[in-house]
Amino acid sequence: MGKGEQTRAQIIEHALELAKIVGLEGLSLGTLAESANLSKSGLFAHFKSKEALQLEVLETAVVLVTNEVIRPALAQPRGEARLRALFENYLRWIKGGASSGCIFTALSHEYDDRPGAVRDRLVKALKDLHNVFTRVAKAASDAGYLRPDLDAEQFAFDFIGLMKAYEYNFKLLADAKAEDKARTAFEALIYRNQPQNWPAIEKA
Amino acid sequence: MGKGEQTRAQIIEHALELAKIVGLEGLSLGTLAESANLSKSGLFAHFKSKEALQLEVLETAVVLVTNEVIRPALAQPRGEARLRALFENYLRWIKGGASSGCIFTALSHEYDDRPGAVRDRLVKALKDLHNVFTRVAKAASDAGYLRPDLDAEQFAFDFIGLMKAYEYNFKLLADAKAEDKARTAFEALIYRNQPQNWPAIEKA
Amino acid sequence: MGKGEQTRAQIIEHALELAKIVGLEGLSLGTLAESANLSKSGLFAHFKSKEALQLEVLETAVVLVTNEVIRPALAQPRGEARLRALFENYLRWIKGGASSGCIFTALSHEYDDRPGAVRDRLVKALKDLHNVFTRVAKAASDAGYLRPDLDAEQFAFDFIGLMKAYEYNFKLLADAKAEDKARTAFEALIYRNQPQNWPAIEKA
Amino acid sequence: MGKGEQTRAQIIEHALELAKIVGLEGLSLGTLAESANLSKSGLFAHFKSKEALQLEVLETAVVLVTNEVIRPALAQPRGEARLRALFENYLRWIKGGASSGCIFTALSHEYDDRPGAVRDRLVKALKDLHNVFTRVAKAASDAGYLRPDLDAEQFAFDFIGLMKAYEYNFKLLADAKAEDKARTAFEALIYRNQPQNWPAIEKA
DNA sequence: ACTCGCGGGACCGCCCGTTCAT
DNA sequence: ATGAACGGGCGGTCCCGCGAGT
Repeated sequence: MGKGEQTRAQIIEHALELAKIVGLEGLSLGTLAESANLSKSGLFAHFKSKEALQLEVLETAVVLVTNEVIRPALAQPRGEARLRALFENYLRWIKGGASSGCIFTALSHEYDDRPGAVRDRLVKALKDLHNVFTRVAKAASDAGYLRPDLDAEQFAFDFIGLMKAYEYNFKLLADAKAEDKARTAFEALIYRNQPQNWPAIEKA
Repeated sequence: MGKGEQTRAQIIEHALELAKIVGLEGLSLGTLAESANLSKSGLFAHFKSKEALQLEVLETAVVLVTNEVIRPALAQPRGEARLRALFENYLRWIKGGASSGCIFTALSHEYDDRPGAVRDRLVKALKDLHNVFTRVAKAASDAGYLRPDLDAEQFAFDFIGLMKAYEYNFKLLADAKAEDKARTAFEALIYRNQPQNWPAIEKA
Repeated sequence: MGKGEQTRAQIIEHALELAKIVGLEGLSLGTLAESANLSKSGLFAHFKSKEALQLEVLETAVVLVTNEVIRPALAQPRGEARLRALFENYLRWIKGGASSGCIFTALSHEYDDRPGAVRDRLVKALKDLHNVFTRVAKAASDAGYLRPDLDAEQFAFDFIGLMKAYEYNFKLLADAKAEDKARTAFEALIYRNQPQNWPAIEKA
Repeated sequence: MGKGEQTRAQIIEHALELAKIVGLEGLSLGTLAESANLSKSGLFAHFKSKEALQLEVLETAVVLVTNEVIRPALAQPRGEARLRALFENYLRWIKGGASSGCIFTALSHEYDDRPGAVRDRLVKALKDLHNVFTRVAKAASDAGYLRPDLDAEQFAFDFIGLMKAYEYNFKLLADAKAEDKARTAFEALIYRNQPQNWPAIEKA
């Protein structure tokens, strides 16, 4: 790896951490240059435009979440184990990093009404993630590990919801029991953890 | 209502719509003035600072969500009806407005790492909302309308999660079935809508 | 005196004090309105323009210095007594007021390179003052009370110089002995206070 | 000298001339940029803040007065020659420049009621000047060249007063004889120029 | 007659992303 | 990879007027 690529990588790393706080739009080249100990123009020379930088940051985030969340989960045997790994890895991902939080969540709201290349790339990344969730859930469902009323699509919906609720309760409301609640919610999506004392359900 | 208060209200209304798109931080007095057909200084004269404007916008959002979501729900008889009303109103709230989306969701991520008066006010508002959810859920739970494994706190967690998942799938992923999934997820939180053919659950 | 004239007078009074600090150019209608407990437009209505206000403030200052410095001095018998009174009154004038300092000194430097109506009025006022000094000095000189090498014009020059030096040393350099030095300088302008041991001066 | 330092110096030069007219506070970056044929942002990039610019202008003024007034005077033999050089150089300094006047005088009144870093630096500079005057006067006094009733401190007071009176009469009152009067006043501070026909002074 | 509410246009100091020559 | 410069925009304040209220 040449010197150039190295500084490039460092810049993006800094940018990624900053973006979790101020967003990808809120990034300022001046601030970023300072935090990376470069001149503004020196930094800028690495990218053709700010948008290009934003896209690279996004790309890096995709690589990261793949390496830290998706891949190790896929390394688990399909079915429950893989699903649980996905959940645990994602939880860790949200808590982790210099500043906690999932960038994709942050960007989701920053770009949900802001058309452009960044949004397009983001949507693609999120759909890919969604597909991963769905596929993993499908396998689990086929093996009978999902709550029977849930198809894979619905599971993905619920799963994302609980992750979002977790991040929200954890970061903004500072709820100490956020993780417990997330775990409880997750378990409720899995078959065999249904409360055993649910009453029989009579016909309508 | 004097002329001043009227323009003020219009300004805030515009600001609220704009904030849903660019955030409260991304609001620019110039842009806002243009959208409200006022000069920048004419607009600014109504507020002592940008932060004051932001706080007023937030305050207005609280009033709005109270009037359009909370109050009409509380007008329903406690228990299932009230819970369903809360859900339906909130769904409508998210879809509605000039530009769809829930401002509180947008602001949540804008301010989750940005200390200050705006965040403080926002957190208070969101905790109030959370409390409403919890209390309404408690009443429903006492009346036996909640899924038995859910206490009120957990319900509030799941409920917020599904609303977030809905907004996310609807706005960003443009999933046409987002509302269906939200409904399905909601019904799964209610007791009597459990699928009737769930297998009996044996002891561990 | 009507209500209007009264508030007018109060405004100018406030303006005068403010001008000693920030100058006549540095006066802001907003700040002034605040300090006078009026709305900005309410205040502004009393004057056709900012310049008109400045001129009125200047006019008021002339009246004040006349009443507090000139007139009581002229009430003294001509000659030394009147000269000393001028000196003492002027000294008091410089020290006095809510914020110390002579407005004319402040304005002198604010307008010495700023043509316009204010400067013109200021120059007239200062020339009037100068004339008063000269005339009083002339009478003292005729009566033999001035240092013999000083004609009235030169006295006025020296007198103004010592007053300026006093204000400078007093306010900016915070020299505790400024007043003593001013007194010493003044006495040196008067005949009979010449040091008695000056050597005889031989012809060139 | 790099290109940057060169433009920097030009900027400050322009700023210095402008400040003599409108003060250091009255400097506007826009106006200054125009006068220096730079864009506002291009100019601003050379300084971190307006206050930093003001301080640099002040610093430059100190260097200038040192080079043009103080140093050439100190190059003269101590005693009368040095004193006279100080006087003549200072006189020239006041008359000189694109727009006549001593910046320190202008700033004295601008900042005599305006606390802050600029004032602090100004006071230091003026005290340094004062000390130079005093020391030079002390040497002259020791050699018997001062009027015998004047100690060095009092001389500095009188000297500053006459310079201020000169600038005032010259610039504001447009007195054609201002320089003559200044010279006369200066000579009166020197021993051997005392009028030779002063009467003997009797004991009190 | 006086005071104010409301609004405008220009400008402020400052920072943005970007370019270009070095 | 840098330093110099730029055009444009930021939040904010200026002085100033119109029209309505008392």
